[in-house]
Amino acid sequence: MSTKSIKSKNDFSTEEKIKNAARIVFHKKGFAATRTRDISEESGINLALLNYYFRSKENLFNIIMLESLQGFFQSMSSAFNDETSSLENKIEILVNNYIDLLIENPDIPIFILSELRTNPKELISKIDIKKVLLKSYFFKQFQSYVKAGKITPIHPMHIMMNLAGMIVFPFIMSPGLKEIGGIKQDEFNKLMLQRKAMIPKWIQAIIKVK
Amino acid sequence: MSTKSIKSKNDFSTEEKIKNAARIVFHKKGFAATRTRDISEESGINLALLNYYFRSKENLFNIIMLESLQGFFQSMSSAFNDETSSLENKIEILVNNYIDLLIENPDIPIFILSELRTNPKELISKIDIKKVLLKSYFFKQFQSYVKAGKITPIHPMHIMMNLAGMIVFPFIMSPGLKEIGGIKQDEFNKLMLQRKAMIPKWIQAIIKVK
DNA sequence: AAACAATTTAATCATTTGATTAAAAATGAA
DNA sequence: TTCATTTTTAATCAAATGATTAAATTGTTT
Repeated sequence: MSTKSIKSKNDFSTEEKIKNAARIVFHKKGFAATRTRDISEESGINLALLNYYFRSKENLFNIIMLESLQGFFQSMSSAFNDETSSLENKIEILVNNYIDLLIENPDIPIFILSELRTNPKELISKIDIKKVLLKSYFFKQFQSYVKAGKITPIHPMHIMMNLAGMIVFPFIMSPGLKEIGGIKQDEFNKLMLQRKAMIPKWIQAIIKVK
Repeated sequence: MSTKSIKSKNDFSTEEKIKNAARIVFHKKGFAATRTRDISEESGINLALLNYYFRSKENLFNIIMLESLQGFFQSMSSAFNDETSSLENKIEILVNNYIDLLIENPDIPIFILSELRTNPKELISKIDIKKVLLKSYFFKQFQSYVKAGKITPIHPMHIMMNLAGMIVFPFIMSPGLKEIGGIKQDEFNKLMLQRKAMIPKWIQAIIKVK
């Protein structure tokens, strides 16, 4: 009891230092390519401390991954499950939230997706994505718009893919864009800010295509 | 001289076996997560043969990566640099080619993109992407369409991102879709075939948005 | 068949890497 | 201060992994 409280006084600093370093390195290189020594160097702490605080590389990774998943999907969940907003409004909010999030954390998508390829089951089990996506109010609303003849009847997954593709994909290909097109970071961000306004309009145009 | 010809008689089979196995494993797990032993098991050959034929894991990886890059970008290059086709036509051809390619090789995008994040410079230098993309006839044609007032004046990179996002991103998130939505492989492919027809229309709608 | 070259195998190395341990240092309580 | 607990360090371990070597096998040429 007193152990815990005493521990946390100074632990917090070191534990957080390790986690922050782990987040940076894992996000940049993925699980397999990061060595525990990379994390210890990045954080400036002794290698043994990593195991002292987190027991194992894998355990530390799982913590970082869980936080990353939550951070990434909570925006989606809140935007998709708001029952007071229109479909158009949900999309605007989603696009806005995500582009802001991704400008701050551009490495999250490729991090999640490349780990997803290795162990999809374990990753998916960490978060209740069905609730976020398939059972979301967004999906129900989409179906009712279709029935009302407001939008073209297609599988709502197409819209999800288009939204995700238009929002997320640029960040995934950005290392390439910078290298190829000589696009600088601020130039890239400027394009992304343009997209905040444009993607909702594009989606509106798409769902009216016959 | 005779060495070479004699060698290649039986080498071909083994060398190809190793390369094919390497392609499968590298595409699935990436460079850092694949062990040379994985490749030897996948191919059924002795571990030492990998080094006998390819000198090192890294060298073998570079060969696979180069072929993957070429396979991936040659479709784009040929579609984009055809001076006889209209912009609309180029997009149709591109979408068709790529969705077919990706249904056959769904792991290529995440493979390329996740390696791209680690060493963008080395990867980009392997292929002259500027010629394929920025200096392509597609880009010039796009600009002339803008000048003629046929389409809304935006940075052509937005169209590139939308195209890439709508075509490629679904394949990157497909492990997740299958796990979450219970979408089976053939169901997924069916959706992708639908997209072959729809993406060109969607892009047309997008470039007319004001 | 004999000789030579190419291919394959089994055993082993050397390095990397995740993890542990024992001791030292720092911190807080009495 | 003194003692106990927590935190940190340096050294080391054990397993994994990329690579090599020497010997065995197979195939080709004469």
